[in-house]
Amino acid sequence: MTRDLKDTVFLPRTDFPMRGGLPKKEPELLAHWAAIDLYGKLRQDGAERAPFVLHDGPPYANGNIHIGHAVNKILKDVVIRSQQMQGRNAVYVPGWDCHGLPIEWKIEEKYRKAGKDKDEVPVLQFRAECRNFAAEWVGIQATEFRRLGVEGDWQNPYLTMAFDAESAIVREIHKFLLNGGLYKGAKPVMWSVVEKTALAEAEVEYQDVTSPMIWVRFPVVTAPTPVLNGAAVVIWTTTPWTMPGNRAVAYGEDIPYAVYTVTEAQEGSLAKVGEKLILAQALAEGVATSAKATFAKGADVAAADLNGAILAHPFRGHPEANGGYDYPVPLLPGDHVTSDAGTGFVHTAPGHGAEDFDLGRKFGLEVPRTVDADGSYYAHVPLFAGARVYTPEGKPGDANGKSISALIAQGALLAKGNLKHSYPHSWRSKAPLIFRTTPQWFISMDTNDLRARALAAIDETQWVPPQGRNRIHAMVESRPDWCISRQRAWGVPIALFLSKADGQPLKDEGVLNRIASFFETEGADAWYNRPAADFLGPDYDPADFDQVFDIVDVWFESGSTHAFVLERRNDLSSPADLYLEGSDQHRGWFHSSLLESCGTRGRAPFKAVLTHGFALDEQGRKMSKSLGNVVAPQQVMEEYGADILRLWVVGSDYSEDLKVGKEILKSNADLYRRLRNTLRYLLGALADFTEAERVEPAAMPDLERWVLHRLAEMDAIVRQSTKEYDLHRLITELHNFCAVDLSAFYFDVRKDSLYCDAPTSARRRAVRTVLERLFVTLTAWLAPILCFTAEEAWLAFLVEGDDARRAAWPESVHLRQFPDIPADWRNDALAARWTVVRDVRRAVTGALELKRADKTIGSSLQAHPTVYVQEAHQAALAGLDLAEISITSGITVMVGAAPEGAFALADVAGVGVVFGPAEGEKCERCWRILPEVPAAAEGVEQLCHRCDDAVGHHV
RNA sequence: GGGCUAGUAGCUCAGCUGGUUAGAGCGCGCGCUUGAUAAGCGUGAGGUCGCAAGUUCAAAUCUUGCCUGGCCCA
Repeated sequence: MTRDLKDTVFLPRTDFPMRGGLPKKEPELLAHWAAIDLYGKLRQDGAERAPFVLHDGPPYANGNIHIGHAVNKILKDVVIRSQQMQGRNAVYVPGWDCHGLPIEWKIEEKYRKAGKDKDEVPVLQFRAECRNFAAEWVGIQATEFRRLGVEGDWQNPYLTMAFDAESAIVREIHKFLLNGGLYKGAKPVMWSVVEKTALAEAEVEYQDVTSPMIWVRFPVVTAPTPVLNGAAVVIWTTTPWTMPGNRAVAYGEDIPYAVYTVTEAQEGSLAKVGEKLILAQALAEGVATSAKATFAKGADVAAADLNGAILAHPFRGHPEANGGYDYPVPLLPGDHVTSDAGTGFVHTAPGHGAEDFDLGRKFGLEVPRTVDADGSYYAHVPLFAGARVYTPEGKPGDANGKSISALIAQGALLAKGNLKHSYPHSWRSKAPLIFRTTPQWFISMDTNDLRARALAAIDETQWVPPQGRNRIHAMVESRPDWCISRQRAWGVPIALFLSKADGQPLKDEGVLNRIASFFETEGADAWYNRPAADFLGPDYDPADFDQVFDIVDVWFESGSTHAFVLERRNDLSSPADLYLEGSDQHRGWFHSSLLESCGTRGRAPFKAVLTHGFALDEQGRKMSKSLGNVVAPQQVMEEYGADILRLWVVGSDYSEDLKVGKEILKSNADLYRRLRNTLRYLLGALADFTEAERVEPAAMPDLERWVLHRLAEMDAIVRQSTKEYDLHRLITELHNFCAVDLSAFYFDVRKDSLYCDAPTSARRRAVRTVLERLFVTLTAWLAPILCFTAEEAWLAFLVEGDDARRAAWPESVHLRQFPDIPADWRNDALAARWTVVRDVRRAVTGALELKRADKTIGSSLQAHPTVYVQEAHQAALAGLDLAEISITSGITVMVGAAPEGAFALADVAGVGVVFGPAEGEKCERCWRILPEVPAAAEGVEQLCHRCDDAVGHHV
């Protein structure tokens, strides 16, 4: 051969590498976007378009991001980008939750390590350190989020600790004060006697301790049914000291009870022979054992028989109590009562337990204040004044003993013993805790019909998936009033003044405005920094008021973001189109935002809420350090890159929990390769493509028009799934399209034309026209998901194109829109024909596979099969070259029954294939075996007619 | 214990209001190609549809219970 024919073949040519090298490439793209101010250009681009507002739920600024953050931010980013590319101006303002307990802890820890106590530190200094701590993590997390490819207004995020935010938050609190929703109440909280402070659930740890346990008689005073006459209800408790706080006894509505008579009492028993006790049937025997007695079961007592009964407090009539315990003790139904342990009756002290408190609220019981901050009884408590629950060192005090001896004196004690059980302790001092009543601020669920409004707003919101509606509806329906006060330092104070005269909060708008104004310019520190007179102004005397220093629940703060972010920023508006968070936020941010907004604006701050599940390991278990199954996003970045992580998120069914681990990441990397190589192949095939080469669809072969039809179908799917936030469907369809329709079929078939046809050939021009459309369309569709790879491919497209291309297209794929697909590309009749054609093709490739297996052929170009088809098939094949489509050198199509032994596929009826070898010589250029190719001879180029012609063009 | 929710091939997922041999992609095995080559093509093997009852002529699909997970509460 005189020249190398390979040089005349138009092989794919591109610098877009097969391997992404994402861990290295992605940071380069981030730098590039920063350099061209992509965010600014996006805003400029979308300025005239309809806004799309996705309001960011603020993560907590106190540590590196974990996989859950990554899931959330990636989903948001994909939604934002796809909305932007579908005609909206999708502004994304990231935010952070900056106040709160976990940050306080970190700062306290620092002090403790330095041997200092938190209380020695001036509050303003403490708050300043918290602020610095939060600011530092905001910076770190922002970097980590951006590394995921999340685009947004990172220069101007929102922070709950920003002065304007603190001011807006206090204004929201004031709104509740003015509309009557805010009230001061009392609530039992976990309290450390040692530290003299309330503790949050997260600060509590459980340790085993041995406590006294007692069984106590509550004599029936008023019996709704005669069976109860003369009997006593028995309760069991491990906190005898709470008896002074008793205001009720709870029973279970589904628990069978009975009257028992004591028939026998052993030595030392406190039971009295002949006395009648009411107990749960399932527990009576155990009580008898504990009481060292024998019981005889009497009449059954149903829950209905207990309803309305009134009991006597065991201390009733105590000679030294001055009648302090002579109040009625009602029997009340409680859902929390079980027959697992105890007696089936629960001693209820509303000031000493959460369930007791809730039951008390439900039935209007008094919440007595019995114990002071140091663990001693207030002077007003009969019999117990000055007694200690725990000493200041955290050791048991004398209150339990006093209670037990009073019970014995009253003849109320039925039995006693000791129990080793799990009991709450302070995380720091390790001292045991108590439940203690403290004054707190609440937002009423009933004032201004808040509950009803919130429920109505839930129904006006679109929940994705729809089950979310039920979840939050059930919570709002049954939740108690919202306790918004915390006895803490790092947060926004509930900035109010209480009148010393009547304890009522001052509702003077002038004062409230002054407070908010100072906060606006100086931050909430002003509350600690300035004298009260500055806020009260000339009309009030500071001596007449107490200043409230409780801070507000951080959920109230984040629940107010709609007020200081959506409403205040010019680039956003309220209500938001979408809130998008993990499903735990039904209890959290969705919930607090809903209540806050319904309480102040009467409606939800969102039109739609999308929730996603949690990241679990490959076995579907929660990630934990101890299980060693934690997947860190930073690690995935290093090993695979952000696009793999993004692909994983979008490829999972995120309406449920998402599983992740080594194998799953690996398979996502495989999926990614296919998408990347599709783009790479397109780029290679489009080398030197210019506008002059383009042809109209009408002039294209059927196969090209079929591809355009598929693009039209895909376009409908892409738009629909974007609209429904069904990103999972989107990526699945895109991947299948790339793998099945393009790579395995269209690209494979068209390689011959692309590589070997003359550049001027109508067929090749049509192919390249379609490939260009495919590239342009696929990069747009993939851009929201594979934001780095789509950009990398797009930049290659611009660099490898001509000046006209660079002038015609935006400099970034993210500044594009999803391409408009002409409606007439859709051709269902054509598609139906191609379904038949591909069935016949499958029969052919199936037949060839057998010959390949027995080594008759290697390449399919060595074959020239005969295909027997029905008339319907023939009609579908009309005008098509089945050899070209099947990638054989020739093919013979016969209408009629296939001979005996012909190859057939079970699911392709009426098609039979008989193998035949391709006859002739192999074209040295296109490798087809055709009779027209001249025989090998010295000085002869073995070329088919087409290649001979094409080589002529190739100078 | 309560509310919400899930359990389909090794993996990610389809399977609508019950109806022929349960599908797809990936992975895996085998083969081909060596002009997408750390790529591409073909083909094959993989499923007690979590378990058990029940309703029905018929259930992955409906009902109940149980098991194993998840989130939020208690």
